[in-house]
Amino acid sequence: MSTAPTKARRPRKEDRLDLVFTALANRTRRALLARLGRAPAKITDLAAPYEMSFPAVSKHIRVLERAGLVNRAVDGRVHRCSLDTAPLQEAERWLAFYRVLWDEKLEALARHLEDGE
Amino acid sequence: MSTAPTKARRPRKEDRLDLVFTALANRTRRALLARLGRAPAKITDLAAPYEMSFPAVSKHIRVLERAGLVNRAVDGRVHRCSLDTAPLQEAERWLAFYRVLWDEKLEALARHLEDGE
DNA sequence: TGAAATGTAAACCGATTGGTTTTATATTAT
DNA sequence: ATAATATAAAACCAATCGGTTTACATTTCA
Repeated sequence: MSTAPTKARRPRKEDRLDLVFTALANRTRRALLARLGRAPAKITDLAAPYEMSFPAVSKHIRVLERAGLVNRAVDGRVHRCSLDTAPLQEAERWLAFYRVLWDEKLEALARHLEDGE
Repeated sequence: MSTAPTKARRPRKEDRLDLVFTALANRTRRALLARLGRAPAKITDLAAPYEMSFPAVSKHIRVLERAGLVNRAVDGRVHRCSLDTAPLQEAERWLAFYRVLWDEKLEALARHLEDGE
C-alpha cells in the first residue's frame, strides 16, 4: 500500500448534531433555510436579497451543505439548491427527547417540594 | 446627561436563537445540560468527569448561561447551577414549526410530480 | 491565623467564523 | 471568437472559540 488511506468517515451522530446546530446558529443561514423551504433555488437568487457579498452567501450555503441540510444539483453553470429536512428532524428529536425528560424531572421536583418537605 | 447610556438591551428573539443553537452546537455543553437535567450541581462536580481543565468547563457553563439555559445561584464560594428548559422550548418550537411546514411543502411537491406532470 | 477549597480573570494559543476583495474557471449566449 | 453569467477558490482580515496556564479573590475549615 502507498500513503495514508484518508478514510472518508461518515460523521458520528454527535458530530452531525454539532454541524446541524452550528448551521442553525446563524440568522442568515436560518433565513436561507426558510427561503429554500418555499422552493429550491439557484445560488444567485439565494444571494440576491442580501447586502453581503456573493461569496459570503456561498460560504453560508456550504455550511448548510456540510450539515446535510441542503443538497446541490449542478446543471451546467447553475447550482440548484434544495432543502433536506432529515437532519432537522434529528435535531428536533434530540431537543424534544431531552426537554421532555428534563421537564418531567423538574415537575417531579416541584411536586416533591410542595409535598411538605 | 453625561455619557453613553449603555442601554441594557434584552436580546431579540433572533439573537436568542443564535445563542441557544450556538450553546447546543458543542458536545461537551450538551453533556453538561444532560448532567444538569438529572439534578442541579455545583461547578466542581460538573467539571470533575472531564479531562479538560476546570476553567474550560467554567467557560462552557458561561456559554450555557448566556443562552439562558443555565441559572446560577451563588452561595458562599459554591456556585450551584440548574437547568432552565424554556429556551430549549423556543428552539424546539422554531425547529418543529419550520420542519413541519417544509415537510408539507415537499410532500405537496411530491404529490404534484406523481400526478402525471 | 493560616491553608484548603471554589471559583473567576487574564493572558495566551491555534483553529474556526464570517466577512471582504481579487482571481480563476466553466458554461452559455451573441 | 468573444462576452456575459454563475460559481468556486484563494488570500486576507478581525473576531470568536475552545482550550491552556498562571494568577487572583473569597469563603470555609482546622
